[in-house]
Amino acid sequence: MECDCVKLSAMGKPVNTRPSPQLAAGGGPVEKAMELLEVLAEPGGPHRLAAIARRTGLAKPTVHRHLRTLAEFGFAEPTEDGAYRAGPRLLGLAATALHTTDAVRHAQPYLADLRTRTGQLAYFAVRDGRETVCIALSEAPRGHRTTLYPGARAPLHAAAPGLALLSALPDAELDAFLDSGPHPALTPHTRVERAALAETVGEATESGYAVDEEFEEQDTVGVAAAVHDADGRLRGALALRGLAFTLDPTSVALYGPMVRAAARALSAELGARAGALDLVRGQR
Amino acid sequence: MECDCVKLSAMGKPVNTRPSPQLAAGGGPVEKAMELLEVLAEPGGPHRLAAIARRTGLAKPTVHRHLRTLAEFGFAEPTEDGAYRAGPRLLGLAATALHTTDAVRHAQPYLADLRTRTGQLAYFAVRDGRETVCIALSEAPRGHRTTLYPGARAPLHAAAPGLALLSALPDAELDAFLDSGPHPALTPHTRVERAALAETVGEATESGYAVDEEFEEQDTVGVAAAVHDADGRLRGALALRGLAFTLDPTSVALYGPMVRAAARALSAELGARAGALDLVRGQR
DNA sequence: CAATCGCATTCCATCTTTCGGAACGGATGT
DNA sequence: ACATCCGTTCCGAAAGATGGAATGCGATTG
Repeated sequence: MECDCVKLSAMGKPVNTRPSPQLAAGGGPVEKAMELLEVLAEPGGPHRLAAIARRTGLAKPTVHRHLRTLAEFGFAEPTEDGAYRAGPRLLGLAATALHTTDAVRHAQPYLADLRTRTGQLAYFAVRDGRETVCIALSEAPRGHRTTLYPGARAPLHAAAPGLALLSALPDAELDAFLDSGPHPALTPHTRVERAALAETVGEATESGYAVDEEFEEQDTVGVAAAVHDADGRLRGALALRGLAFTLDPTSVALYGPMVRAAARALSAELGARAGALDLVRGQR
Repeated sequence: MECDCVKLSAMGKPVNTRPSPQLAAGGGPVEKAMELLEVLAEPGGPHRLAAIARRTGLAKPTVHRHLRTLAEFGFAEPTEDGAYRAGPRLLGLAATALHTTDAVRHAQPYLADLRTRTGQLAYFAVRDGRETVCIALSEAPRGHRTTLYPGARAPLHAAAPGLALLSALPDAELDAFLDSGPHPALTPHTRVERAALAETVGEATESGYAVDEEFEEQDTVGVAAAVHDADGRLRGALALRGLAFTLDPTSVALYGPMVRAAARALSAELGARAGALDLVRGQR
């Protein structure tokens, strides 16, 4: 979830004789359209216009106009009763994006491998601001019900992938993050204080993999390692997730290095991609 | 106050470039942003600004500004060398959209079932204008290499899912489509003439499933049936796809009814969902 | 080694588009 | 029948979008 505090409205407009002010509403139409898309993709079936208007803080006519535009292009699809759902164009775009993003494509085999070797749910997540988003996962065998689905988000500071990404950050950025705002506790185990968080991240840096000991959800443990490409740019994290009594400390100690190795191999592949491009270019 | 006398500064404004006729310009910024998103999702790794500008027919500064906005929101992600790829927010949105769209969710079990029972690749596609888009698929076993991936598109008139959707259309709409423009031939087998197409669709209407006999790709055969929800609204099509010598006429005759049955069951589920919604809403 | 090309980026004057409050009919539910 | 709530239309005012020209950078070329 995003809060509305993203406005920032760069250039400080001095005197703003604006008769209809307050609620931070808008920047450009593009930003609004993006918010709408995000709402459309959200769970909860088709959304009604008024509901969307409330959720986004936009005026009804504005939402209406944009939805019409989106619908016209197939990004939204109106239902019989005047609600809107994600349209075919958006779904197609979604499918294409997930399939063609190199990180996802290359991660897939590792996910499958990790899953079969550990029996746990394996997934790949990318960073989005102060959270991570799961964008690929390999279901654990036989209804190993964990509450994780594609698109699921978790705070950077309170789950394995986030911690792994933090541990791979330059010191300056890590400090900046640690200093930024309070880090809410999701469970009684969540590390919320700066020192504790820093220590947890530090351990991840040393071992090469991060461990989530019920930080995000009770009885749920995770292991993750960061993935980067040739430029050293962070691309995401490979992670395992399972119930605490299955992913006990012994298993974690066993699987951690496996996840780390997978992340390194994947990183190498992503680095190679640039080379592959050159190859293609040089080839017939 | 300055009189206009000293406006200086090359007043002349030689050619009052009023040309901007309307090449591929288009309309609002939202539409442009959508085009950009689509390009970002496309295969071929990160895209460079100039390339995008060319592909979309937009001016460089325009593309640049929009990409910056998209990047600011995490929908696009700039790479080191000034190119852009799909950003985390877009990927997250994509994952969420695909996972929460009821049609996709409910289709998944049927896809898995169809795949195991037929040994062919099973997929679900939705209509987008004059084409269909594959948005979910169940890989065929052992490297059954078929050229199909999530996001893949096919013309309505030349592939099983499209034909199935056409066969479920009201007569008026079907006629309108058949009359609209030439329907290009993708293989020597493609039905291109109105009469032939109408007949093919007619057969699908009667049997309840459509068959693609190498219309789209040589040596590739498909079987599909339309899926609709409680409102009678078309939601997509379940389909099988395989090599001609595997999906021979006998198999097609055998699998056709299976696909049809799956599509009906899925339709019933989607219908039920709407009913549940109405219940919740206390409607009607 | 210098000239050239292509790219990303910035600037700016013009004006097209957007924005949202208010008002309007049509549903729904009481 | 009344009170809401919703989707939709209208409109003036203002914000943002637009693309040509110009700049600086880097790689490719002669």
